[in-house]
Amino acid sequence: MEERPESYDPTRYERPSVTVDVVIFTLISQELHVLLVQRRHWPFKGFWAIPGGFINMDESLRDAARRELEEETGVRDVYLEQLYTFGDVGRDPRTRVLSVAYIAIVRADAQQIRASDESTDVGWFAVRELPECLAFDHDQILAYAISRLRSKLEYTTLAFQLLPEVFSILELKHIYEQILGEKLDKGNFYRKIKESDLLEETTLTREGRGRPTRLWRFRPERAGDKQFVFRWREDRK
Amino acid sequence: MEERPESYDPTRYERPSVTVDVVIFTLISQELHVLLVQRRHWPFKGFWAIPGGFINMDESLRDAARRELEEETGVRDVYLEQLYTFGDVGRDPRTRVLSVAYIAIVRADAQQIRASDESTDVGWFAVRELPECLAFDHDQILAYAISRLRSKLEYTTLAFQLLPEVFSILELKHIYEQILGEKLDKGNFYRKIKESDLLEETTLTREGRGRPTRLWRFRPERAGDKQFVFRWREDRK
DNA sequence: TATCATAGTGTTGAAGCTACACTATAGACA
DNA sequence: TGTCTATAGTGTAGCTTCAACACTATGATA
Repeated sequence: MEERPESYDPTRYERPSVTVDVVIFTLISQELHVLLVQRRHWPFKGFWAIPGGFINMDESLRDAARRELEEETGVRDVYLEQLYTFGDVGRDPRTRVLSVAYIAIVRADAQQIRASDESTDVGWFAVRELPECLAFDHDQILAYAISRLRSKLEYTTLAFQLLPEVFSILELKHIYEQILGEKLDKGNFYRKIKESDLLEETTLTREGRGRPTRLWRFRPERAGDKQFVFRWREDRK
Repeated sequence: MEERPESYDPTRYERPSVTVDVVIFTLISQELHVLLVQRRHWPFKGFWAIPGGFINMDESLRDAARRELEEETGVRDVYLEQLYTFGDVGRDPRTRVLSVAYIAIVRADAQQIRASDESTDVGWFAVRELPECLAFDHDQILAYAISRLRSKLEYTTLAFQLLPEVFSILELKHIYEQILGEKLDKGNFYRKIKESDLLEETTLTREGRGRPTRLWRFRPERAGDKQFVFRWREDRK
């Protein structure tokens, strides 16, 4: 803390406004999607934006993020992580606004609760087909969120958060393929995921055209405190 | 953004104060140190704290961090990275204060500029011998900064930022040993660092008791945009 | 009972890593 | 001037891991 007079009082200083914006991801038909809302008022009226809002003085940042998430999706208790705080000077034309951005991941089987509701200005967008231009610096926030998600999925067990409660190993492999942008070997994937001991076999199967699929459940308790256990590739040259 | 009236004006909302706090690391006699300042006024008068201060309305967060860093150390153009934003409700008794924390790494040969100056209330502390209790929630911030630094050092080239301009391979190995907390094989370390092609040989040597050491320089341009190139261990089970 | 489709397993050669023995080069000192 | 010591730096055998791909398993359908 630099030198201040004895009577220094931070309440007298000029203060920025602070919003919490939550980038909400989910998987819809095997594709990564993100939730955006369309703005109804100036500034950036009509533009798509990351859902968010100003913080209340009596709630923590995380609580604010949780509140926003629940307001938008009706979902609680999902993966939620602080991403970054954006604080350039001219990012909001109204006044100085800092944005504390969060990432949330909503399970594939839960996101229908308030999914793409035609009657409102809310929608899920595939990350491969995002709107051209977003409100404020939200392009930048979203790009950073996607890149962070990608890299975390590569060396953590976050991918499991995208899947429903119960899933097949090949569905999991498919997510990794999407994220890494390359085909993976079936046999090697099987061996690796089995060795990791992160999955619990269920009695369920799913029948289709060929041999029925055995279904599995993720055992987060086997991943330790952190999610840093299953990384598909050891080498990242 | 949730629904707001047409006339919604963020400037009318109650706003938090925002500080930028910079955890400044350096290496002193082969040990990781951090810079702390002693508070002169209420609250937490006499307690050690992470250097920081309130942001100005006309500077970005990063600029504020750079300004704090330069005020404390006189150093510019060093590694600087946003760590996390701390925003719990009661963390400052004066008013609601958010703290955007940054990490800075100052080269071992530069930090003397305004190092442990006896006449002021500023000091370098070895991370193994920190003060018992810091001001505000700075214990928490510092603990998080150290853990982030540790893990980034393991899989990035950040360790080079701690070393002076020119160094020997065994000095580099020593840093990795400190960070990882285990002995590394000399031969394997040599081979790996050579293969990475991150070092440029200099004509300098340093003479001592045995065979003189060849000195090397880090080539950041060979590490690509990101620092994510040299990771000592591929496996992190 | 053959065939198709998808699920899941085994195996081999190559690459990478670990551990450790080896060589190199300077100063000190008889 | 040779040899001893201390630290710098290299070579390599054997073990482990991994990528690629051939193989087997099981249910539906006709």
